[in-house]
Amino acid sequence: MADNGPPMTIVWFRRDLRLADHPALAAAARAGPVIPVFIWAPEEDDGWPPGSAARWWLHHSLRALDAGLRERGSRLIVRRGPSLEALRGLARDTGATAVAWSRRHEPAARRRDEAVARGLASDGIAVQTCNAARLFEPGTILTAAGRPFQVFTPFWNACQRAGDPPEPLPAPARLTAPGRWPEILPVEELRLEPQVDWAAGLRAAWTPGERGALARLDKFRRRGLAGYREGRDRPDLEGTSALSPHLAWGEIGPRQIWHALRPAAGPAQRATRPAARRAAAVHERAAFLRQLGWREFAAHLLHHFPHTTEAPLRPQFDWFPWRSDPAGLLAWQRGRTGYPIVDAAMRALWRTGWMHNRARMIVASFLVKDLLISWRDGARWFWDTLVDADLANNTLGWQWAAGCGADAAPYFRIFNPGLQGEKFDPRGAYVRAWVPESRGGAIATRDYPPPIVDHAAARERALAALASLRGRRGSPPGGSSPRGSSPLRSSGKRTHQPRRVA
DNA sequence: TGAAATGTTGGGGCG
DNA sequence: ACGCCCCAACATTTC
Repeated sequence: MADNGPPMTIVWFRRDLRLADHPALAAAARAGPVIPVFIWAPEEDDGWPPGSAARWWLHHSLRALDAGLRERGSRLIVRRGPSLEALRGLARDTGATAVAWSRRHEPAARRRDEAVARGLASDGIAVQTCNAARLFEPGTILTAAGRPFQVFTPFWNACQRAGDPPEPLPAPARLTAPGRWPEILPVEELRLEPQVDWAAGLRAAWTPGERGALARLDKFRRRGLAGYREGRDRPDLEGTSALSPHLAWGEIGPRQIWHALRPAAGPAQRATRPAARRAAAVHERAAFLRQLGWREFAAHLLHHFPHTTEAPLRPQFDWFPWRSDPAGLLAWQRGRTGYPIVDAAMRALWRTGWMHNRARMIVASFLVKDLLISWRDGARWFWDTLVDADLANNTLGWQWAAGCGADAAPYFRIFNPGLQGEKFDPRGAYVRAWVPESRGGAIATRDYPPPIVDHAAARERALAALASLRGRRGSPPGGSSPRGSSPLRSSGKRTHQPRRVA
């Protein structure tokens, strides 16, 4: 492979499906010809392969990435795993002498990437990896004592003391193609799209791809940011950026968002905007960036505590008396609990692949506290149905809601679905949009079920379950489920019904 | 990034 | 006029 031309680099795309702010791509493009590749290897995600909704998104995002590459004189090679074999084969076929990628931070992906890097190095292939997915490299933000933060606010303060993340890189204007393109698998052959077309609601709601991501950011800057602190808790309004699926697939990076929201603005704007409005804008921006902070926090926590995808961070919760209640779980999944705000949110998720953050807290509290069904069942359902499914965020969110994770709500903080609805959907517009048959109050109609549990009684039951944990520590009774090993993984079974028949 | 129960206070109705 | 009581409003505590 010692030829004299400029080095040809394989750029291995994974969850960084963009051309801008992509350090590995930028470096490869500067050096010489680029071979962009995506490798489908869901079995390497160790029990957390992309779910149904995520696969739909991925299909369209890969097509968008290919289109973007073609505009720059290149294209996307698609292959199947195992990843190391695919990369070796591609290097052999093309004469590429280097492979570059953006690091993934999930435990299984990290182990896989390290093995791939070792394998390639033993072939004499140069490997370069970059951080494109998070503002700060997971593992680098630590307390004065050198330990990981377990509470959000001090973590975020430490991030801000760490200084601005680097400015985002522009997309390469042009990519040099290899002399000859190797064999390319059509994206359709990965069969990422559902066989039975349930994705109409997803199509109506989303535009996967980098262009869609940038359009969404631009719209949010112009129309969403000003009222963010007010609107962010209102599922009945479009008060959030809805960038989460684009972030999950890396169609936009957090550094791009961070810098797009900096107060930089032109001198004209600075001169004309009254000081008070400017000060308000600073707070809106900080409130929004704080949400990016939670995303950082999640990745950093998963880095330090990789077992938390399967086990509670706070070990006394190994004893928590979760109920087995398949009928309750199904009612929750299908949006038929008899609590309108819960059902609205679950139906919105099913239909659009997305749920408002406030609604996520409400439905999570309901599953975990009113139904006493394990957060792991909730996490699995979200994993299959969310277009923005992200292992770190999902793990943090569910453990937070269950009270068994970092910076967790004390267990006794139990949401009252009725009050939450009054506060955050005050006109009932969200409920009407998704549960038209519920007719306001808690009165069951012919088509709408009565509440599957009485909230007041369920609350007492949950508090009693909490009381049973007092003074506990260590591993669960019976010792059948050692921390860090996953029954799901070993049996290959899922804890819930598959989303739809394929 | 709760909610409910319990405690405190102060204004006003009324004997 | 005065004090008692009621209770809304707010604060604190508890789960």
